[in-house]
Amino acid sequence: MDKAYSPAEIEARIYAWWEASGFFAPSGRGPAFSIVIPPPNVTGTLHMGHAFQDTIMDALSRFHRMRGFDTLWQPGTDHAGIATQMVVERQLNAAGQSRAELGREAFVERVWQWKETSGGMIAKQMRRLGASVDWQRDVFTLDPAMSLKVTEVFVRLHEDGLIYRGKRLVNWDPVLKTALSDLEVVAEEEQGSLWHLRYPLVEASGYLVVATTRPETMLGDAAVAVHPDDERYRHLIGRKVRLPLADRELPIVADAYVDPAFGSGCVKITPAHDFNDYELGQRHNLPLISIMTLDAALNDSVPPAYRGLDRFAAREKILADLDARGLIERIEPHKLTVPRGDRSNAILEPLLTDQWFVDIKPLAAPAIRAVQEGRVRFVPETWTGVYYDWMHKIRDWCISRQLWWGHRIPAWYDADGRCYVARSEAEARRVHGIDASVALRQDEDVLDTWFSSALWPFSTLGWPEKTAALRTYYPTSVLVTGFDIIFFWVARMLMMGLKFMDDVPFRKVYIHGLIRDQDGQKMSKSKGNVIDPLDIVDGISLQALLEKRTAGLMQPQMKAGIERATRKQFPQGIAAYGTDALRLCLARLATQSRDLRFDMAKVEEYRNFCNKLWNAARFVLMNAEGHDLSPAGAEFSLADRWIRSRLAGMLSRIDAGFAEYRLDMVANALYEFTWHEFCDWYVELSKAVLQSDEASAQAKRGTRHTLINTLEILLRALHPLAPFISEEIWQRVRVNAGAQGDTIMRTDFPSASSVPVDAQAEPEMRWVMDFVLGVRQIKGEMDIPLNRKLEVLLQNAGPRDLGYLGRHLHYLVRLAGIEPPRALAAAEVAPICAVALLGSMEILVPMKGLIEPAAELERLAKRLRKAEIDLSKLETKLGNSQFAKNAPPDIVAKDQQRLEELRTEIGQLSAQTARVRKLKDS
RNA sequence: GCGCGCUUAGCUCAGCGGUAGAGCAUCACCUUGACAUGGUGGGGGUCAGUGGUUCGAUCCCACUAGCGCGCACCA
Repeated sequence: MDKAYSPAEIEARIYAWWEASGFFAPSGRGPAFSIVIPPPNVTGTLHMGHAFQDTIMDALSRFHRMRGFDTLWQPGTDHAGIATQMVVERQLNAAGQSRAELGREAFVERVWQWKETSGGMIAKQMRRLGASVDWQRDVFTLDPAMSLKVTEVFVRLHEDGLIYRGKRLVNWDPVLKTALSDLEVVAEEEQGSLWHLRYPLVEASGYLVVATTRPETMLGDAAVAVHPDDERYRHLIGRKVRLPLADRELPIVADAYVDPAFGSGCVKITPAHDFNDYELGQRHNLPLISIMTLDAALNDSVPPAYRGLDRFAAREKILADLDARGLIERIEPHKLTVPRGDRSNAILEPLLTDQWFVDIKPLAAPAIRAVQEGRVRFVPETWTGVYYDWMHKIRDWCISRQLWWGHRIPAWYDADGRCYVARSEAEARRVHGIDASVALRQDEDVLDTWFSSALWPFSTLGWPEKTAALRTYYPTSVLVTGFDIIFFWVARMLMMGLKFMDDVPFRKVYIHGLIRDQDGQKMSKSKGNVIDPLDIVDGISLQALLEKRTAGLMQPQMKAGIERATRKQFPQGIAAYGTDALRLCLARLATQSRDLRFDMAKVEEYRNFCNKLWNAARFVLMNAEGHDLSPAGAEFSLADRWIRSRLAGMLSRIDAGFAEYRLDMVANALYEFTWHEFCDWYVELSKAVLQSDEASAQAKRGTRHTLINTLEILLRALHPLAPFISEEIWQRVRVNAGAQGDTIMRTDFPSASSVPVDAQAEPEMRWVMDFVLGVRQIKGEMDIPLNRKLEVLLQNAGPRDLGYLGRHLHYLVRLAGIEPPRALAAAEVAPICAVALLGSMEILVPMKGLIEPAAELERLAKRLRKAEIDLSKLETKLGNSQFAKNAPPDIVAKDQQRLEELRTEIGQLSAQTARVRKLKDS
């Protein structure tokens, strides 16, 4: 084995072998465990958030596979309607072309080409990240087979009266020229104005003043509303005002919606351009006067002077004209929330258009119940409340999009505009008796991307066919996703799953946090702080990184700043850390926090960990190869028994971590055991046996066996998080360790119960460790090199101490770097010494000019101070009669014992202080 | 406006009703035959604030402050 772990060559080789060997396919044996991947969008490449999520899913999959589950991790990608269409359109624009020039068919063809590119990059990334998905089942949401399923769902929902078409007020994006669902609207608070406008009264003198933030919509006003109890306006209800600039009269209506305290207490009502006004209009039978075109210019319903004006130009002109007529009472600054499209960032316009909707309440009710009844559980549970809140006030879902990239809506129209929903044009003709002479035209619109996503857990498994996969893997075991798409996706999958499968789509929803950069900033192209996971795995030069981060910026003026920040953070580019280091780092981020800060320092930490493990394995193999390693007749030392016991502890922690989806705890348990127990202690302890001429062959065999056996189990426990290094080392140890199988992937995950805790070895080893630590501390604090052998005397050594000393002397000598200690007789006076305490025994290191008495006195004083503080706290606690009465007896006993120990310790430290002082002075 | 989350060492974060933890950073010592991507030791925290429950609160409850995030029709 090489001296340093170099992942690059190993990882590619191993993954290719796994895949070619079919190790990712479900075993077909055992209980089912299944996860469907949240399909990444084919808009580009995977980002750090994907790497994080994939690490979690892969770890869960590998863990369950090893635990004997029939494990399926279903892969796939999403066509991501708007997002992908925008990416390709931007590419076209950069090349001086436009979508309109190309036409629908050619454009869609172009997007398919892009899909191949993006999908290929994504697949490559996932392979490089070690994802054990069943590639045989790879699916794209817009595959023809998937379209059939989407159509099937649409038609069935329509048959059940749960999909309808109608002219409704929707969120309209005038830039993308499509309708959006409520979820795709981001409300941003902006500084605007509140204009107080005068609407002259009809058949009376004077004005009614209305307050509005959107004066340009006044040309679509259908009424003015006041509160029914508002004394100021009560007498005007039922009368009329004249709409300025347009020659129309508007009724004055009363509605409790109006807040008399806001503005003037009079509201202009524009039912075709405001959601509230729409509702109010319905109540009062007001006409819908739509005054805007699809690109948000004024249409022909307005007076000629304003026709064709863009909405913002129209605002200026209308305000100028009103002002000229003296109809602006006043203008006050006003904060308002402006709706913008989440993709385009364009200001949206409520617009009356023909759209398709899902009648959602009947679907929502069972989905709410499923969570209430615990058939689906959110982890962490706190997200349940967020889910309920949204589900209880859910509104009909606008599913039609005026885009080209997506699932065409399975509806056909005849020349008279009659609409036929069917699985195909042929079916429409057959069912409705329309012969070939009648022309039918399919609906131009496509479906919201999330419509097909909602079907993902069953569409990927073969629905509507009753496939074996569907039977076996539905409901899936757990959905792993971010909180940002609980509404978009989780809730909708629940509704559709219950509707079409009559069961929940997943039993658990594990909601993880979102990956941010080292400063807590969201990672985005425009901020220039994104890192391609593969650039951490394989490394990247500064130059290449700079180019990657600044190419194709939407805001080119950001370039200089991005370059500066990048040079500062990565002066040498990024080193190649390997997949396992990245995965371990990501696993450790999987705490319950919402914001997870990604930091290169943490990757480095786990790169070092991999190297540590690699070298520990080198040590083990170096000492195992060519030796008899069989446990039969071997002698197992304290250290051997201890490390196995600690291994059991680690395995318990790992089990608990997986059970709670706390991969950070899994990673920590592995890290701490591997580094701080196996390497720091056990490997060092083993040297005391293996490199000793006095140790018996049986003892050496016991140690060699334990080394290889512990390593082999550790590798299996590590495999879900660090698949590559564990496989690579395992291949080298498996023969020596007597392990079965070709790949670590298909071995059994070690269970905590198979490795017993050794209740005797642990405290005994504790004594050895405390002895070593005591001496090391003296050495450390006195700047004595560790390898400098010291003379050591023991005072007050009891029978237990002497017993341990005799048995474990070889450990102490080696790890503490001492000569064999000599126990002092009861009356024997020690020379001037530094002291470490171990129970009631004193470990004495003669100073002999090595140690300054003054330094030792300082050290003693420090210990004494700490012990005295602890003691006084404990005395207060135990002095409280209520404590003894109410606290559990074991706690009281423990504190009682600790009190005694502290008193002994203080006595010893005081006595030693006096001794050193006296000897120093003499 | 309603709701949720966070506040623990210089930094990033675990933790927990019963003596405060890790990694990084920092300081000192160490080229020891697995590893300098290393070893050993040290320093560093009134666990945001106030009040309550409790024998005992960093942990549970209430309130306050700061930060962050959802949801929301006030024109």
